[in-house]
Amino acid sequence: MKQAAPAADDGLRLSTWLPYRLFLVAAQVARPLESFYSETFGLSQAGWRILAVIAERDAANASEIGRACALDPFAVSRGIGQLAELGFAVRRPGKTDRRFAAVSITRSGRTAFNRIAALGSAIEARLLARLTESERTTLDSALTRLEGEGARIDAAGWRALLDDAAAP
Amino acid sequence: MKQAAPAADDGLRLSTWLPYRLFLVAAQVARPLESFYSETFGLSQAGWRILAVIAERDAANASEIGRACALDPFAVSRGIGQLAELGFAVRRPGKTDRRFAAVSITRSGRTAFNRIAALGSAIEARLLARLTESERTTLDSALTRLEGEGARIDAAGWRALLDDAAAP
DNA sequence: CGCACTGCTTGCACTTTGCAATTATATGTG
DNA sequence: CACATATAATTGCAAAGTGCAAGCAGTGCG
Repeated sequence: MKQAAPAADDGLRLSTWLPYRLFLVAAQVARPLESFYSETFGLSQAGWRILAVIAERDAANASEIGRACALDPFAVSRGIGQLAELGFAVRRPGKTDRRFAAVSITRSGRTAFNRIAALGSAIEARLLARLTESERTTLDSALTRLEGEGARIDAAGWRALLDDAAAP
Repeated sequence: MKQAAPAADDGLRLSTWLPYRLFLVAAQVARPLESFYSETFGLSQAGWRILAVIAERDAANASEIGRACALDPFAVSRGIGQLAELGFAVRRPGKTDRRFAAVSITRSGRTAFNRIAALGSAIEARLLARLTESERTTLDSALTRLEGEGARIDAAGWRALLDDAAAP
């Protein structure tokens, strides 16, 4: 009856595991923002992300949008549909090649975006206020590298990751 | 026809907005891990999180588990159900107060946990390898403060956040 | 033209989630 | 002691979200 070794065999503890910590902060601060835009505008998460993309990039096509906010083509299509229904975006056939959509933000879409972005910026400001100037710089540059490595990890898949770990 | 101001009015750009960057890294590295435990053990994300919690805390009750891994009581209950079905956890009524469950990991649950944790640690190691020692220290302490502020932001709700932003 | 290819959308089955109601247990009160 | 009230957890069900096969333009090449 020695089943219960109280500590985890592997050193992994959720509360100190970097990916979980990143996720946790992201999830915590995303929640109020999400309830704001969903209650106020009836927008989904994908809708908000797409809105943010087309706010800065006019006449984007669906795959550009997907790449810019990590959404698969289905989600993008549906998100655009939602934005169009709300009057926040219009889709026209592309100018030269009409297979590509040209999605643009409308005036009321921009108004909505600005209201959401104000809250988003307020949240970010509160987070940044907890950091010193030099911490912000470090975090920025660290995150850039982590994003790059994250993309590689994602692309590699778990089989490759386990193989690498076995034969370092 | 001056609808299209090409840049966002508010300064918020998704790709530089801190919460999105945190989310992005977390999501990228969570994907391979998630496909590993879901393909290999048929475990959901909630199931994995709960497994990680009960791997280090024996005879936990549902609310403790929920607090430890940021899951609402419904998700915890369902996750435990899944783990029980897979033979990775057992639930007994609590020793003193039988309203509380006492959830414990089983031997095969621990085996599964160790296998998943190995991949998790490998992923974390790859991320950390991109950082210098001093960056790791800074990130660790910065994340601790961000977690605290994140909890406050979450608790405050969007109304309070907007009010605060209006009257700083 | 016809055929293959590309970008995008739609329909449909499946899964997850949110919430009301329920069960089981404990505790306080007349 | 019986009763009302409170709490932990679970369950059922409707709504929302997701993944994928198939479909629909539109393009380009032989």
